[in-house]
Amino acid sequence: MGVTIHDVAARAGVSVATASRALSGQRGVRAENRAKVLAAARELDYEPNVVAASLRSRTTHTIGMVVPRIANPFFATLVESIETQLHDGQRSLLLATSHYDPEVEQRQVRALLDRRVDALIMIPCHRERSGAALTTAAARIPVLQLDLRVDGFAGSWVGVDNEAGLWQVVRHLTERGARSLVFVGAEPTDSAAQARLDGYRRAVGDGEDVLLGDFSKEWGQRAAELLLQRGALPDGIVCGNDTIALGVLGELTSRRVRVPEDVLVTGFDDIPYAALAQPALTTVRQPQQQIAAEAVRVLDARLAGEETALRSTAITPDLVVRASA
Amino acid sequence: MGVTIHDVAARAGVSVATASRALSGQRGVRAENRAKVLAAARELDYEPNVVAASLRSRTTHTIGMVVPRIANPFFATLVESIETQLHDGQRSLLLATSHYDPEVEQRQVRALLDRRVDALIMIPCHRERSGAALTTAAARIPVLQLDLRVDGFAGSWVGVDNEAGLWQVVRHLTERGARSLVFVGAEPTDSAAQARLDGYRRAVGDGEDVLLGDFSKEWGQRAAELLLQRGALPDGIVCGNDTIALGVLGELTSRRVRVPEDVLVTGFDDIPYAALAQPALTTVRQPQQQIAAEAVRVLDARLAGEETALRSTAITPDLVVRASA
DNA sequence: TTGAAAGCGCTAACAG
DNA sequence: CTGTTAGCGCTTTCAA
Repeated sequence: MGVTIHDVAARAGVSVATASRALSGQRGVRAENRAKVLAAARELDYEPNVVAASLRSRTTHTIGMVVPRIANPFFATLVESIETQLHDGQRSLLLATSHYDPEVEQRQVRALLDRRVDALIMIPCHRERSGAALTTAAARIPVLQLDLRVDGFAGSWVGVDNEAGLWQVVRHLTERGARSLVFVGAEPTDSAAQARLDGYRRAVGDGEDVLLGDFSKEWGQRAAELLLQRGALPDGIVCGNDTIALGVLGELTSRRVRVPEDVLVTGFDDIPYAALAQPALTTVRQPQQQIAAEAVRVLDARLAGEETALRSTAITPDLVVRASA
Repeated sequence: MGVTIHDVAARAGVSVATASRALSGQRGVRAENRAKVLAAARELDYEPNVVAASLRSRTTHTIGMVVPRIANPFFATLVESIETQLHDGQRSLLLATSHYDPEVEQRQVRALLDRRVDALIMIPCHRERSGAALTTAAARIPVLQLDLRVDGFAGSWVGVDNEAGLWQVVRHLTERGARSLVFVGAEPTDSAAQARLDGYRRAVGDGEDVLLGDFSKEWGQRAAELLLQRGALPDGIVCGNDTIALGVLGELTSRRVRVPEDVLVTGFDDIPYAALAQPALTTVRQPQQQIAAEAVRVLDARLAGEETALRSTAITPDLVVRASA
């Protein structure tokens, strides 16, 4: 049914080999023939069959990506940035979700490998149990961890410099005169939670005050309650992410505690709602575009055969100062 | 390098045809042979080359999807739901972004067609100019419009029943005693804005009060300002989506207008932040799971050859009553 | 610079 | 129920 490269070659009066070379932009084709082939392709409305090309050339120009959830706005932005980067390079994105289930994640990785993706980008869903899937994939194709990393997996990683982010937060609060701080974070069940906790501890030094739950609004609310029960509030509440901070903010507001007058509050991530909150949230912006750009760059280096490119990159984020601190 | 179906067949002592049939689960293979083939495949750690299978069978078990943005939480949820549906059926999702540019959208569609996706799901980015891309695609594979629809394109569509949603909002506000209402919506540059406006107009009847801008928080803020300048506020402000509603809410709060005591405010979509707002937003929940399920069902019917399946479905949403109204 | 020919790994006719 | 065989449409040697 469809027009094949044979039709194009016939119309241009050359062999399929020449047509193939002309169409794929290889050098070593006389300019005149190249023009003839391209003209023939246009006239016939030729649509190359990339499946056939993939079978023969063993490259699909497709990148696989596995994320825990797409609906998480932070991951969504990362996916979008990666897709945009890839599209500029004429590549496509096969997207899969793990739903935070390592078993599902493993199946998804296998499915992507079966589909012969050229490389894999993964936001691992589990700090330990995602290792197997990564190792399987890494044995065949370049693999990159994004945002989160798996303990003991010696592969590339690109993400934000969580520690640097917390340093900035702490410095900012200190400059605004805050003497006593509390960190409301998440149990270190993933590498980001760990790094943020570590960063906070290093930034404030000894005697730090830490409350750990999970990355949810509900935990933020409960943590705020706990702090209120203590009696005197600290000068600043450093939250492990924006969702927690929004919970804290909500609870404080409903208890008539004024932010930033009575207490300063900060978040981390700069999710879209951070700017909409009342008061608008001071937070650390994840440089997603940069993370995506760096991720694709690292992968390209690997695909180009640079074995030395098995490098990890932590991108320094910016502090976004708004009303809450 | 890799293990092929020939290796599996040889090890199982059957022909490649039998091996292929056994592996793809076709009937018409003696149980004993089937077991032998599956055992051989497992022993050899056989990984089928789906690229080769696609080339031969002319089906890739891949669905293409083009959305204006992934970072929009509403679209992200839709993408996630679709991916989950597809994964249950062993299919994969090739995801592309149009960035609201019809030219980009057209290129993305062509790229997906080149990759021989079995079907296309698209949230069109432009009410008119997305038509060309859809028509091109529809000439080759089943195509489905999601959420938004293109004027004059006679293809399937699945989305929410916007009019029904607005009826529910208006009825709820009326039951809460609101007599005077204002609709703060978006200029009908897309089909959803149009349908919501139409729905509102039909629900309130003549003499309706309508302010049109775009689906942004900024427009919500400005609209609230305009309403405040008028003097007396209406009893209820019906917003065209949650983002507008959040803008309205923010502006009212900062002007010391109390919601819901002084005025009722509603949204549409139930984006994640709707529940986090102060006060939490009463809104219409988009039934994204159902939309995704129906979308995949319609596509499957088309892929199964049911020509009658060129149907559109509007799914009735639910009202989520929270604090704001 | 070009062309002929050999597959990539698989599925689908077709014949048994 | 099984095997033989012929491609799917393309890229890539290899030789000219």
